[in-house]
Order: sequence, then structure tokens, then C-alpha cells
Amino acid sequence: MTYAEFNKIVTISKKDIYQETIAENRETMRVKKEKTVVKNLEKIFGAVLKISNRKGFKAMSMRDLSRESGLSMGALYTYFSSKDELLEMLQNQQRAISERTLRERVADAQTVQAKLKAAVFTHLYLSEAMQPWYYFSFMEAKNLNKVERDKAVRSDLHLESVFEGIIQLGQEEGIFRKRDSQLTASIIQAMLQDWYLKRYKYAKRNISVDQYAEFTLEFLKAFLGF
Amino acid sequence: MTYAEFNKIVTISKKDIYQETIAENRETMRVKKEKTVVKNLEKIFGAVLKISNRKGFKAMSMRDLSRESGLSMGALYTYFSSKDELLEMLQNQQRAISERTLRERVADAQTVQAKLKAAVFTHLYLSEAMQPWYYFSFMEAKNLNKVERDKAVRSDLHLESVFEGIIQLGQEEGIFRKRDSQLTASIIQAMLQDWYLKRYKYAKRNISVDQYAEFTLEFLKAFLGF
DNA sequence: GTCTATATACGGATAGAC
DNA sequence: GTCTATCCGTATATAGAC
Repeated sequence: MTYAEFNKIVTISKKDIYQETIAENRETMRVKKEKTVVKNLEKIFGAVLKISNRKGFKAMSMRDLSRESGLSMGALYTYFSSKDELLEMLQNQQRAISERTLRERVADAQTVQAKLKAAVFTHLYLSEAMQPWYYFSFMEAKNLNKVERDKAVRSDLHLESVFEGIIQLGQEEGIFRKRDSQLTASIIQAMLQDWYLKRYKYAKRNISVDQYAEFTLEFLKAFLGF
Repeated sequence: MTYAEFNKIVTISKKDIYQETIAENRETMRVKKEKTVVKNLEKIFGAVLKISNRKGFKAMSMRDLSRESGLSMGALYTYFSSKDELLEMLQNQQRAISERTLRERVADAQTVQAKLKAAVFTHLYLSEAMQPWYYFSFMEAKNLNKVERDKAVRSDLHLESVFEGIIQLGQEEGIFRKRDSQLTASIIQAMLQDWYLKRYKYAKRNISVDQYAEFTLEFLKAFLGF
């Protein structure tokens, strides 16, 4: 599977997710026609990510959002009841896409080497397809309320534990060299993180997500000796 | 040199730096007694980092800062003329400490292996000693004005080029295995970054900065084959 | 040098017309 | 469903007393 193919799948699953977002927020969404809601939510979320990634969610005024999304202040407030709720909706939706895709694509890989490769590639592909949100999520995590912040932390630790599990499995099978599995998993995560945190740098250097993925895998091969 | 020893040196050089900060801002600082200025600037900067790292610089109100620093609104404005100028002052000062210390401690190391080790340890020690600022600087970079943002980016690329230079040297000498030197440097930076971005995680797991430094060095040894 | 009190503006949110 | 106009709270910044 190439990145191009992967990207198509993610785009499709996004459509379903909007329907869930609407269902979960029936009370606050005063707009009834589903097609309208999907269209406008896409505009709104896109605008939020664009503005926030430039100057931060707190610094984004509702007037900014109104201008960028093309919807009036009044119209915006028919989709959510407060700026905080908007943030929460966005987080829930994007995390849902992200986690579901990862779960769905969980390696049918048979060997540990293949599992490790699948985990690295899938996560990088996801963060490539949804880079604005991954960046946003990392940068705004501390501005979320406690419930949402906890969800973000748990999600982060979960990813780490996925890598840790694969490494331990490989060590038990005698395929990976003995190393601190948790610390290794943590470092892997740091490497993958850089792909969406420093996107501008890699883009300028014309490094593709596939090249980056191969490189990190080489790193792991050398360290784990496989 | 242990981290404890290193930390003492940094603390001392901080004192000098305050005098420079004062000198550079003679016009806006209406307070004359140097001792008072140093004392209050320390309070102010400490409070800014504390509050901002919890909820972001933009979300920190001057009332928050007044409460946390113990200075009144009026008093605060005798040290800077706007919230933006406060940010700029803080960035200039902390970056100055950081860059100077790195430069001063630039490896007298003779071999490339030693140079690489020195660079890894020094940067980690620095980010450990000044963790609140390193975190702040990463998180608030996009909120700076263009001039300051450019300085931050340049500083980031400079660090990368230091690592790249060492790697190339080692390769020329035939001591390091052939790898993409720039991409390797970039990944090293990502690993070091994680130490201050995910500090809470490593603290909870009782991983010391020295352990972390040794671990990243092991990673590099495996990859570069030395 | 530091305080309290306040001018002024800007942001989130809503009412009510169309 | 969407818009314009506006309320009202809170933020930055400053004036002037001590």
C-alpha cells in the first residue's frame, strides 16, 4: 500500500464521521439539513485548523473564524454553543477518524518485523493525511479542559504501548536485540512526531513521507538488530 | 561533568544575563535600581513561564501575571511597555543564555565520538536546566512576531547543523557508517526535543537526564556503527 | 517604585429581522 | 438558515495618588 492509496481510504471514512458528529450534537446543532451541516462543518473545521495553526486557538477570534469560513457570527453559533464546544467537537471527531483508521489497519502482518513496519508506516501516513489536526492537537492539548486533555494523554500513551508491545514480542521471539522496550517506544514516537511538528522543514527539503518512514525504520533495524 | 555541576554553571551565567537585559531595555525600564530590577524580572519571567506553560501565553492575562508575580499591574508596566515586548524580552534573554552556554561548552573533545557525546549531553543538560523556557519557546514560537520567529527557526536549524557537521566529520574519518547526515541530525534533534516536550512522562517514570542521554547515545552508536 | 482605579477596546455570545 | 447589530464581560494599558 502506497501513501496515495492510503489517503483515499482516509478521505472516504471522513464522510461517515461527519454523520456521527452530527448525531452526537443533535441538541446544539440547530440546523437540520444534513447536507448543509456537513458542508459547513467542513468549512468551519478547516478554518479553525488554518487559523489556529498560524496563531493559536485562543488568539483566533470568532470574527476571524467568520471571515475565513465565510459564515456569519450568527450562523456559526447554530453549529455549536461556545468556542470551547467547537474545540471539543473538533477533537472528538478527528481523534475518532485517527483511532479508527489505525485500528482498522492494524497489522494483519504476521512477523514482528512486519508489525513494526506497519505501525511506523500507518502512523506516519495518518499524520501526513491529517497533518493540520495532528499539529493542532499537539499544540493545543494544554488548552483543553481536563476531560479532553486526559483523552489526549491517554491516546498518546496508547500509541506508545502499541510500539512497546511489538518490541517486547520481538524480543521474546529472539528477533530483536534486548533494549529498554518502553524507552525505545518513546523514542520512536518522538521520531514520528517530528514529521508533523516540523512539516515545513521536510517539505522544503523535498523529503516524502515514504522516505521518512524508510529512514526511521532503518534506525530501528540498526538499534534492534534485525 | 555531571548534570549537577553543569547546572551550577548555568545558574551563575544567568546573573550576568540579567544585566544585559536591563542594558538593552534602558528606555522602557523606568525602574533604576539594578538590584530591584533583577529581583523583579526574575519573578516576572518565572511567573510568565509558569502560567504560560499551563494555559498558553495568549490566555495569560496581565491580572494572572500580577497575582503570580506579586507585582501590581502598574508595577509590571514599569518593566516593559506591552505584553508583546515582555515576550520578546524573555525570548532574547533565555536564548542568549542558552546559546552562550552551548558555545562556551563547545567540545574541547578531540575525537568525533567525543564530540557527538558532548553535543548530546550539553544540549540535554541545557534543556533540563531551562526546561520551562525550552517548552515555552517551542509552544509559543508561532505567536512571536516575524523577526522573533525567524530567530527561533534559525536557532533550531543551527543546532541541527552542529550535529550534521559532527556526523559528516565522523564519516570522512571513516569512523561513522554512511548515512544521510542531515536526516540523521534532524532525528537526533527530535529525540532530544522529546526530553523537554514530554518532561512529565519521563519524570513520572523516574528517568534521569543522564539515563536519557546515555540511551540516545546508544541509539546513535547502533545507527552510526561506532 | 509601587499601588489603585479607570479609560478604552476587543472578544464571545445572542436577539431579532429577513 | 443566515445575517446584522448589539450586549456585556474581560483584557490591556495608563493616570495619578502615595
